[in-house]
Amino acid sequence: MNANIHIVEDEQSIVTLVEYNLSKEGFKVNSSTNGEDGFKAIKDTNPDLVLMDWMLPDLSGVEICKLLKKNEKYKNIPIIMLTAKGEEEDKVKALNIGADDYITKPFSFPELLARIKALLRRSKPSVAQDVITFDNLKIDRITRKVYRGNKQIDLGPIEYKLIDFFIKNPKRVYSREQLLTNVWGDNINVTSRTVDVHIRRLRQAINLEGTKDLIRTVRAAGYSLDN
Amino acid sequence: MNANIHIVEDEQSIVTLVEYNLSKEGFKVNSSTNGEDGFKAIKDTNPDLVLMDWMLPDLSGVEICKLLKKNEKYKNIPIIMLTAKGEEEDKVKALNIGADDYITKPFSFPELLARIKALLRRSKPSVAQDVITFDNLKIDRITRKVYRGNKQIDLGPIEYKLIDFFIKNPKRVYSREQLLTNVWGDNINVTSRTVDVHIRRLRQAINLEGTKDLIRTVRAAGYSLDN
DNA sequence: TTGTTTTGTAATAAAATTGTAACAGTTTTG
DNA sequence: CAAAACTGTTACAATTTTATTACAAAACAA
Repeated sequence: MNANIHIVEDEQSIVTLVEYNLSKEGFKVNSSTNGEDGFKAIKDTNPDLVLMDWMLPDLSGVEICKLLKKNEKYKNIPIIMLTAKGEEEDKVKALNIGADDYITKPFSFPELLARIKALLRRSKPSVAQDVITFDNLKIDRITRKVYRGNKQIDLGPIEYKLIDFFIKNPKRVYSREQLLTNVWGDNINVTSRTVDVHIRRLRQAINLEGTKDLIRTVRAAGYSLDN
Repeated sequence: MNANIHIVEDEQSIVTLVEYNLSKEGFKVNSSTNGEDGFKAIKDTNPDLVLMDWMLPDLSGVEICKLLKKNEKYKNIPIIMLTAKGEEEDKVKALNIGADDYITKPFSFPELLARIKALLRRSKPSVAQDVITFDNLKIDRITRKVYRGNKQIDLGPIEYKLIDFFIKNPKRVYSREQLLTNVWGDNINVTSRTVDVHIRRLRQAINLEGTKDLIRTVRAAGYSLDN
């Protein structure tokens, strides 16, 4: 997942929260805190998806949405409207003016993420791939199968999560602690040495006879997916 | 991101929270719980950014801020003031006494992080950048790889930290003691001659056949990254 | 429940890194 | 110039970090 997402929202707390979490998911995020700037920025940066507040200090989200959808060049950018009101009527209105989806505040981040992914899969399959490859390693997130070359590989749950996490940011080095929080989950009670063992298991699984090791050990730092 | 951040804050809960999260982000964090110590520590360690409480038991954050901003040597350290009051008036006051940003408690960590990153990007690009170059030497902090020209170079952990530290302030000369505290860490028990050996190793690694020596020895003073 | 898979840990082996000492070389100083 | 001060280089032992293995506990599926 490496799409560019633009947020137009005047509540700073929401912006930072969403920005932080989306970045962690591998998205490139930019934001504007008012309609004027937002509209300009969207035209400038041509993001893959826009997240926009319904109400904005100046130029409202509704207006921007209409403007964008009217323009041949920008009409294909998917737009998710954020709103405080949860009324069905607004939903209809939002979709009528061309918004592609609609989410009411407060929302949970996983829910937002799911909607973003769904939209991207529809509009930009290339950035929301269900099948990701790195070198000759292939991960199919739909069937949950992993291939090296064209040989299918069996992975345990943790190994799968590991490789799926690594492949989101190939070549990036992650510390054992980062891997623990991102793969095992927060406040889990596991030794950091455990990571070594699972790295070993992953290596054993994906590095077939005569292929190079795709996991790089960076001493005193951690591991990365690299070739 | 590998900036040094100093926190001056008397509420221990905030210190531990922020310290923990910033460390996880890759920052090096030190803290003081009163103004006296904080001021001294800042002058000693020369951090890349300071996070300071508005109110402190003894010497107030406001006072420290004024003192630092008055001093030519420290005036460029960006300061973020933390405060419980959320009044606009205080914001103006904070910025007037030279603080670079202002955040009200309680704050979310992502928000704090965003502000820290923004400030660092502005004031110290060399510590905020993920890929940084000096002459034809390139350090990629994400993949943790170092290149001379386009040849990748293998460095041990200390050599990597050394070059990463040098490149933050190119051409600046650091004494062996400074290098020890900044690269090895505080209260470590190592001879200062050890630095020589690691400098030697670093030189050997980055100065490829036919390239000039990027490490300058300054007699009776220390070493610097220079060309 | 029973059998299978997965998981975490501890123990040990292997590998890489580190610090030191000793000495050689170089520069400065008187 | 000679002595003193400082730096460069090397080899090696100690330490630290990572890899590997085996095994029991836990989770899961039949």
